[in-house]
Amino acid sequence: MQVTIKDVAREANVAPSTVSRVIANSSRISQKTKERVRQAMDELGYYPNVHARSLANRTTQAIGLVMPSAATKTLQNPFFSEVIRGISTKAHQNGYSLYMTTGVSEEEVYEGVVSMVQGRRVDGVVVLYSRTDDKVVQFLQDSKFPFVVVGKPFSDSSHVTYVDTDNYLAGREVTKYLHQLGHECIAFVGGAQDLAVTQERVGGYKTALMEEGIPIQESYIVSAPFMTTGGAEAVKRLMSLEHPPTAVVVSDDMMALGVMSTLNEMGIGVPDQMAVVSFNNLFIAEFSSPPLTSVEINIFGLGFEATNCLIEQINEDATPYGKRVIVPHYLVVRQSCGGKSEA
Amino acid sequence: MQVTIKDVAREANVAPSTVSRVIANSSRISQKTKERVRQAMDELGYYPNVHARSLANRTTQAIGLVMPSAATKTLQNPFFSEVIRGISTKAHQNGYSLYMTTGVSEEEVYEGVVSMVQGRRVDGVVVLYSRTDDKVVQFLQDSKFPFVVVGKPFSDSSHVTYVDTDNYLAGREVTKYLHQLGHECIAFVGGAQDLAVTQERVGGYKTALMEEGIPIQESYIVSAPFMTTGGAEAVKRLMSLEHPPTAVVVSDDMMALGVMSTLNEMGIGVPDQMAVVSFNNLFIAEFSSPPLTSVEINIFGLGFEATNCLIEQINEDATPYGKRVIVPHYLVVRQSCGGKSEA
DNA sequence: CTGAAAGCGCTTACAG
DNA sequence: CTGAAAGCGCTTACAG
Repeated sequence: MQVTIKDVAREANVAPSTVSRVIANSSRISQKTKERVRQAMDELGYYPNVHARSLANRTTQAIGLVMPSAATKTLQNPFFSEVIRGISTKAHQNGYSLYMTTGVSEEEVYEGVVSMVQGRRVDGVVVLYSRTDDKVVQFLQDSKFPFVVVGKPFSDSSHVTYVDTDNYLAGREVTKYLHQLGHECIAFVGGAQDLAVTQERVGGYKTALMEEGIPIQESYIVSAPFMTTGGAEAVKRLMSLEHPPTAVVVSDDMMALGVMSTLNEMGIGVPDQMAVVSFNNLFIAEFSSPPLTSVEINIFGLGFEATNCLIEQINEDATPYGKRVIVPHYLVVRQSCGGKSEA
Repeated sequence: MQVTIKDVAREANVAPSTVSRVIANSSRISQKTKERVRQAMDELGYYPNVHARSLANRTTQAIGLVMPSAATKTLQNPFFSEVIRGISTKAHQNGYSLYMTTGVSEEEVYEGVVSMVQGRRVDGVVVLYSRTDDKVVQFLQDSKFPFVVVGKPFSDSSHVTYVDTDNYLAGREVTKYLHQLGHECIAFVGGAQDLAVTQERVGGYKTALMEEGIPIQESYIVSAPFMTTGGAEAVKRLMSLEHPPTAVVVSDDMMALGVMSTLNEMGIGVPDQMAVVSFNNLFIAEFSSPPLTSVEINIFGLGFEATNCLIEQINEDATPYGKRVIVPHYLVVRQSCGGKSEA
C-alpha cells in the first residue's frame, strides 16, 4: 500500500541505502543517480515515513508547544495566536513541524510534556508562559532537554534560555509617560500574580513612582485574572477608594478592554476622567473606543526568536547555557491617555 | 540511554512481547505479570517511543490541524484559539495529540498537509476553514484519508463530513430581528467572499429581506477581508451612499469592532443612529462599546464535535460517508441594536 | 497466559 | 560513488 524506499530503489535500480542518501541529499551520490532516483520518487509518489525516519536517526524535526492549561481562560488571549504565528514561521523555515500539548488541567499538561519528551516525539520544546513553581520547566531542566521559555523564567533563570520583553522597563516607561501627562494618582491593574509578566510590569511601575517621588499606595495596585472580566472587577475596587486614581496602567489589552467598558458603564470618560495605558498592542487595541495607547511588544517576534534559539540549541550538542534575548518594545500612542489624539 | 521495552522486560523477567501487551493492557496477560511489569516500568522510568510504536502498528494517535495560511491575517481571529480549545479537549479525552501545519502561503500549507498525510504523521485531519477551490480538501478526498471540515465545504459536500453552524438560518434570523426593531434599510458587511460562511450568511440575509418584502439593494452588500480594518472600509462605503442604511448585519465580531470604531469616528452613534448585529459572540463582544449583540455559535463545540466525528471516522474502516453536524446557535442581545439594553 | 521471530520503513557505519 | 547488513524500538501473528 504505502510506497516505500524499497519500491523507489527497485524502480531506480539502486539500493535502498542510495535512495536514503538521495533524500538526505548526500554529496556522495552522483548527480545522475540523484536525478534517476528523484524521478522514481516522483513517479511513484513517494513520501518518506516520518516515523521510520525518526526511529532510525533519532530526530523528529518537530517542536513541542506547551500552552497554559486550557482551564485557565488565558488561551483566549489573542497573544497566543500571534506567538504561534511567529513560532510557526520560523519552524517552517527550518523544516520543523509543530506539536501541541492538549491538557486541560495543569497536571494533564505536565503529563503531556513528559510523554512528549520521553516518548521522543519532539526535538525541543517552547514553553509559552512563565509562572512561579512550574513543574514543566523544572522537568525540562532536569531532563537536559532542549527548551526555550517565552517570558522570564523564575527558577535558576541563568541556566534557562528565554525570550522576553523588558517588561520591567516597559512598566517604568509607561508609568512615567502618565506622570508626564500630569497624573499623580496612578493605579496599576495586573494579571495573575504568579505570572512573571505581572511581577515585572508592576515592578517597573513602582520604580517609576519612586523615581518621580510619588508614594506607592498598595490600594492602587490591584490584580485580577488576565481576562476582561478581571479588568472590570479591578476598576470597581479602584473607583470605590476614597481617592480614586486619575490614570491606570493595565497589564494587558484584554484587561484594558474590560477596564474601559466598566468605566464606560460607570459614566467615567476615557481619557478625560481616566487615562488608560496598557501592554501588548493587540489588534483590538486599535479598534476599541477610544483606541488604546499600548506598548507594542512584537509578539510575533517573541515566537520567532524563541524558535530560533531553540533550533540553535537543538543543533549544538552542548548543554544549553542560558541565553536570553530581549525583543524591543515601544509605546504606540492612541487616544486612551489623551495627549496627541491624532497619532 | 533511552529506556526501552527490552530493559523493562529484563527487569521484570518477561519477554519484550509481554511488556508490549501490558502497555496495550491486553486481557491475555495475568494480573500478576501486569503488576510486575508496571512496577518495572515505573522503576526504570519507561516511556514508549512513539515512533517505534507508530511504525509497528501503523497508527499515530495524532490529529493534524489545517489552519488557513498564516499570510491571510485570518489567524488573528480569536475564533481559532477557541476551536482549537474544543479540538484539543476532545482529542485529549481520546488520547490523541495535535499536529499543526506551519505553512505561510497557501501552497506551503498544502504541501504540509500532503506530507503530513503521506508521511503517516497523523491518523486524521481537521480542516479549520472552508473556501471555494481548496486544493487541500480535494486532496484529502482523493486520498480517502479521514478528515473533517469545520464549516460547510463546497465541492461534493455530500461526501464530506463537516461540522458547522447553520449560517444561512442565523443570517436570516438576525436580519429579521433588525426588521422587527423597525429597520427597513439594512446593510450587510461580509468577510472574504470565497469563504463559505460569508456566502451562507449573506444568503440568509437576502432571504429574510425577501420574506419581509424589502427589496435587496446590491449597494447595501459590501464585503471586505475578515479583519477589523475591512470593517472600517466597508462602513465608509455604506455611509457615502445616497440613502445610507440604519442597521447593519456584520459577518463577524472582529469586523463589527472595526465598523463601530469607524462609526464612532464619523460621529454616528450606535445603536441610536445605526444598529449593529454580528456573529460569533467572541469574548470581546461583551467588552466593546457598546457591547455587541451577536450570535453565539459555540465555537468550542464546533471544534469538539469535529474531533468527535473525526475519531469516529478513524475508528471505522468504512469509507467516510459524509456526515454533517449542525451546532445550534442563538442570539445574545446586548446594546448594539438598542432594544432591551439591560440584557 | 507467555515467548521467539519477523517485520514496520527508514538510516548509517562498514566495505569495497 | 554505491551496496549489504545491522539496527532504531516497537507490535503481532504464530506457536505452544
